[in-house]
Order: sequence, then C-alpha cells, then structure tokens
Amino acid sequence: MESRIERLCVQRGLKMTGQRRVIARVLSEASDHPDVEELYRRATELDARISIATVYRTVRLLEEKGILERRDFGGGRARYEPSEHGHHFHLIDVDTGRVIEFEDAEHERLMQAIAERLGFDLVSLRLELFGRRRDAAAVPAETEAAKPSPARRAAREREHSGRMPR
Amino acid sequence: MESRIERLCVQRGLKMTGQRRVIARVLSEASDHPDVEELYRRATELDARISIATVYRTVRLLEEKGILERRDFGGGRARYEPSEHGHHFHLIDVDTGRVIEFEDAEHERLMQAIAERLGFDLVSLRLELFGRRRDAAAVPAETEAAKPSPARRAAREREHSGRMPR
DNA sequence: TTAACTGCAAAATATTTGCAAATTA
DNA sequence: TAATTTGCAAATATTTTGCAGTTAA
Repeated sequence: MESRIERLCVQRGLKMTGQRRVIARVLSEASDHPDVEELYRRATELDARISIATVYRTVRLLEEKGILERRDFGGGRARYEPSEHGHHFHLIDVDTGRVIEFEDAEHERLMQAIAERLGFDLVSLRLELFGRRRDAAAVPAETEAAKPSPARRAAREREHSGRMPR
Repeated sequence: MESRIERLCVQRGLKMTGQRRVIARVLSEASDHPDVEELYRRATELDARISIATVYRTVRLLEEKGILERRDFGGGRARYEPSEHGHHFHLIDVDTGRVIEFEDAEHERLMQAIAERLGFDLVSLRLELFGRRRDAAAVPAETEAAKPSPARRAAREREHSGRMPR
C-alpha cells in the first residue's frame, strides 16, 4: 500500500527507492514533529539499510518540493511535519518539549495586514508560543521526538527560563 | 564612560573585565541584531585581545541575566539584542536579510489569551514574519550582521522560498 | 542505459568546554 | 588572595558533501 507522502512523491516525479518509500511511510504515519535523528530511528526499525545522510537528503528534497515543512522549536534541531492545507501554529510546553497545535485564522489576516503596512508581501511566518502548564503538578517525561543530548537540553532550558515576556 | 549594558552588568554584580567592557559597549551601540561572529568582529576592532570563546561565554551570561535576548531568524546562527521594555516583533526581508522591527500590543494580548485557553501560562513567544519588498526593484546588498557562509546562505534561501502560506 | 540515488567517511559550521594562566574585587 | 574569567585548542553537535558504487525508470 502506497502511503500518502509516497503518493505525493510520485506526483512530483521523484524516483521511488526502497529507502524513500520507508521514509515516506514513517512521515505519513507520524502525528508529531520528529527531527532527523528520530526519523532515522523509526526508518531503520522498518529497514536497516538506510543511512542518516539519506534521511537528511530526503527531508531536504521533500521540503523543496513543498511536501514537508521544516520547523524550529528551539533546541538546535530542525523538525519536520507534512505540509497541511490549513495553517496552524504551535505551543511548546517548556517543561516537556511537547508540542500542541492550534489554529487562528484571524491571526493570519492580521499578520498579512502588518506586512502590507510595512510594504512587504508575506512569504512565510513563524508563530510559536512557549508556555508552562497551569497546574504544574505532575510533569511527565519527554514524549516528543528524541530526547535531546545533554548539551542541547541545557540550551533549551536556558532558552525559556520562565521569565514572562514584558 | 560607562555604557548602558556595562551599567546593567555592574548592577547584577558581574565582574567587569576589559573584554566584557568592550563587548558591553559594542552591544550598547548596536542598533541591529548581530550574531556572535559579528560581535566578535566589532569587539576585536576596539581591542584585539578578545577571543571568540569569550564572546560566546559573555552573550550566554548576559542572556541568563536577562540583559540580552537571543533571536533566531533562520540561517543557523543565534542573534542578540538588548532586552527592551516594550515588546517588539520582527519582519525579515528574505532577499536581503534585513530585519525590521514592529510593535503590536493587541497581538500580545491575543496570544496570552490563546495560551490561557489551552491551559498554559505564557513563558515567551516568537513571532517573525518573512516577507519580500513590494516593489522588488533594487535589491541592495546585505547590511544586517555578517554575511552568512555559503552553506548557511543556501540554507536560508531554501527556507523561505517564496511560497505563500496557505 | 542513464540520470538519479545511496552509503560512507570526511568536511563544514556553530557552539561548548577543560585546563592552565591571568585578572578582578 | 580567592574566586572568576580568559585564551587556546580540542571536543560536541548538527548538517552537508565528495565520490564511487547501486538502482529505478
């Protein structure tokens, strides 16, 4: 069975190798925002004959083709998610790294208007909220993508240290 | 004469070395969003006895103290600017890399409300617009911070390829 | 058959860190 | 003088790339 992303690849005339088929399937089945490391882990579980260089090359290619979108949630690693029709934004839980998606049509109009006022056509935009859960009782372990390396984890903790924006 | 940032450093009880004084001054005089490489360049112009490791350590320290804020405008390098009282956001010209600041108080309230609705306290937020100048006649050279390395420049071009957000 | 793709290892880039020497308070 | 800070070089981390061999169309 052909995965959704694989179908898109074929539509754009990409050569479908075994590795690509596996990566496409992993991406199709992901409901989170995995980084390359995590994609590589999931892909090699299905087929060990995949190198991390291929994963890097594939996500880059799919991003160029508009099939994937690259995200940066802090922590130094790029994350990927399939391009969606509706726009959505992200709220990142600074304690767990979990990412929550939300929509806000009004926002988009507003930003379009702001860009226009400054004399620009909007090419893309980035809106990310970093927050801490209200009842900060139980803080479960990380579930989103791979656990960051010690240095990167420190970097992220530095990054959103609980100061409120003024 | 003591620069604004130096004064803040002293207030927080930081030991003021010659290197720190120079870096503080460079930061105080910057009206853009330099990356570490660029800070290093400006600092060594004033005093050659400064290593890039010290610049990295200093911006990190000042960020922890709340004196500086780190920004990520794509292109893989962290940029820094002094913490301001009023919040402002950024519009990045995808052709030149130039950064334009703008304010929008309503936005901030709106985002606060969104986070609340999802059960979170807002810790920080990131709002960046990437746009292309309306009359794309003359496209002047880069003026913002250091010119990116070839690989990084390619990365940025890949990143905001002119597709409109849907 | 041939243009595109892959694996591997090395390179490029950005940032951090161990340690001995220097410096501030 | 004691605790910090610095410079240097080496270590880390992420991503890209050169090249020779493989594979899809």
